[in-house]
Amino acid sequence: MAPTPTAPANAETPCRVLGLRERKKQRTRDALVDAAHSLFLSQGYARTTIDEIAAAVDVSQRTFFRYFANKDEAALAVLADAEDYFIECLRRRPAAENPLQAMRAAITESWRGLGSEHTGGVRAALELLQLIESTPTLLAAHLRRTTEQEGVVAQVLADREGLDAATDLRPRLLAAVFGAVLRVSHLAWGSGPFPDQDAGPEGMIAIIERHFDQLGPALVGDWR
Amino acid sequence: MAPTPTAPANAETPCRVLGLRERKKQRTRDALVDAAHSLFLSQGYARTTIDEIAAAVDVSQRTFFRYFANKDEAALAVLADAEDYFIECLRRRPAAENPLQAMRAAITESWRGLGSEHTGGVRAALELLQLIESTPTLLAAHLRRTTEQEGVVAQVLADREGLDAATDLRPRLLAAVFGAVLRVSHLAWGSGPFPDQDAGPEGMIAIIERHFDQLGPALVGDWR
DNA sequence: TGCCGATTGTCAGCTACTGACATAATCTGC
DNA sequence: GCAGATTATGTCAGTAGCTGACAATCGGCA
Repeated sequence: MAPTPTAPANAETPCRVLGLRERKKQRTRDALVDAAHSLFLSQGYARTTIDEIAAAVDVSQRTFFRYFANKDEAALAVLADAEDYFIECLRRRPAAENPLQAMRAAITESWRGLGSEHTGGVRAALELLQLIESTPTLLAAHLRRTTEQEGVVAQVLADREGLDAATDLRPRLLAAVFGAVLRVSHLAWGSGPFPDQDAGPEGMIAIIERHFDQLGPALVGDWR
Repeated sequence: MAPTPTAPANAETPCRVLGLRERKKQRTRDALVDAAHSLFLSQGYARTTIDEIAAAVDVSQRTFFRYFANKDEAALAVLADAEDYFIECLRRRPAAENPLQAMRAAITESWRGLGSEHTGGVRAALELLQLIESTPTLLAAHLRRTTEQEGVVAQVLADREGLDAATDLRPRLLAAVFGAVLRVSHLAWGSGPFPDQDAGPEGMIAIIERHFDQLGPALVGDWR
């Protein structure tokens, strides 16, 4: 949902004040995400059991699985929010920008927006990215999620340009290339840290920009 | 290893005739891959248990896990061979081609070579691709494998061009973009079948070519 | 207050996967 | 051919992820 502080009213929230039941549910969910996140980070993903996470929040294992379909989903929940926020940023980009420009601007914007006051902040997202790179199971799940998101991105691009995503190959293709650039950037960031690397979002943004700048050169010519 | 019929002698095979033990191992492995493949295809991935596969080959479940680290690995074994073959094709491409040309040529070449007399043939690979697209777990595992292979591809490209893969971003970037084009192509192929679609490798090759041709247009300009 | 629906806990069970140990098959040097 | 070292395999027991079914409990609402 990517709640922005400037837009409290949402079409899907008829009542401003949610019932006690809803609030409680939200709280347990957040607690589960937090517990999972810190446990995974401190002892590793594989060495952390669902029972541990559930015990930390004082709920049963069964309840955990009512909130998350599986262990992966709990781990990647933080990034899921960030991705939704990116989609929203992309939707809001001015129509004057061409697709590639819009995506570059949206990814920068979303990292910065995440940094200021979003859920958990950039901190959690960056920690998670590093955990993902070093955990094969998580990496697989993350890549699948990412790939699914590319479909959404392609649809947004097609809408922006007034094209039919079913027949025109370009939206899906560009979304996939964009995803590839991001993945390589994340990898490069994870294999750092570089001496001049910013701990906040700016470090990641710089690396992503550098990769985008190399995209053209990588595709054309002889590299020499 | 991608055994080609014209090159029986291999540097890693000191003796022409492998021992009985080795041959037996190879036979059970092949049998397991075949059994897994046909069971997954006929009843679906999730509804097939390891016990079933092991029973079909008349070995214990424990033996299955001595050949494959997990269920995914057995399912994707067919594609693993194909990927190794692609890498080999890429290595053999003439140095005159630039990186993108070499990869386009290598992927076409490997699909055709797979078609003529390779293990299992194109048939199995194409069936598997469709199963993958409709099985979330398998898709995740496949994407992870694919991503890992991109590292190998990047290294091959760097070697070809005499670059250092650790510092130059282009090899990894191009490998990732190439992977993205392939993934979208596979997806498009799976969401077919189109009326004019060839059942053999040529149908897939045509789709991949079409996507490559759209890569430039997708990246530049305003799409209108 | 009292009813209704939603959330949760408990329990039983399945399946993927692993370590430990015993058995049986192959290979090696004689 | 034959002992003895290797190595593949089977059996067994156990852990962890995940699910369905049912009962208890809690929040919403008249």
